[in-house]
Amino acid sequence: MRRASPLEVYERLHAHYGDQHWWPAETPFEMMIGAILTQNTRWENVEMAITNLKQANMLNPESMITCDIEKLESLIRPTGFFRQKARRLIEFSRFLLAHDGTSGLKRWPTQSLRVRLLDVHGIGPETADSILLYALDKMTFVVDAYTKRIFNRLGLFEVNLSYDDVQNYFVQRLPGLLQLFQEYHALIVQHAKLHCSNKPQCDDCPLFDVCASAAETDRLSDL
DNA sequence: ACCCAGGGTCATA
DNA sequence: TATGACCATGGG
Repeated sequence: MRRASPLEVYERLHAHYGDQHWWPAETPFEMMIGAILTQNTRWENVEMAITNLKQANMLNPESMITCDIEKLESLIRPTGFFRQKARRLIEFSRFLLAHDGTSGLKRWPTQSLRVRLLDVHGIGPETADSILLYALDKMTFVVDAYTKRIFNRLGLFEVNLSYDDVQNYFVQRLPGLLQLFQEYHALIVQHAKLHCSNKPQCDDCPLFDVCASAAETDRLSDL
């Protein structure tokens, strides 16, 4: 099997799936809330919650910090983990207001802002990077379970790399273009949903000829 | 009746 | 540092 570079993988995915126009949200606040709600949760469930929040006129930080938490919990119930997520939404809304909203956050340098986001309880590296990249247009690479699974199957890095190791792997090998980073993660998710759920190899896969062999796939299958 | 999903935190060794 | 338990709903 031939080894593909991360940039080549990107080119193939983009040629096959086209522009993804991520993140699917109407406003930066909707995007950031969606990043919290989608933690270990299917996007379809998040859409139900977002719809509920919109209907209740709750999709803004002021409403989130003032309404009683049980009301918020009931609206986001379809996303699962609704008790901790309600607390996370409130805490993040407080953080956002304390920093003068989206425009206030944008004034911070990327890395120091990332540290501050990670300091918010319930925001880990993937959620922080998603917010930075898609709501604030900051250069950072988002790593998720799909990213590790796909690139392990491609044989491009080892199984037990940390989040930061995987992130550095891409940052060091890709041109530093914001739009490329935004598109790449979106393409990975799109590809994973269509092709890599439970069938490592199929014929119309854009990565077919650089995919790990069946034997290697078996060896790595518990990802 | 299982299994998992665009994670993160906390307790334990 | 490295595993494991826990959070909880909805769709396959």
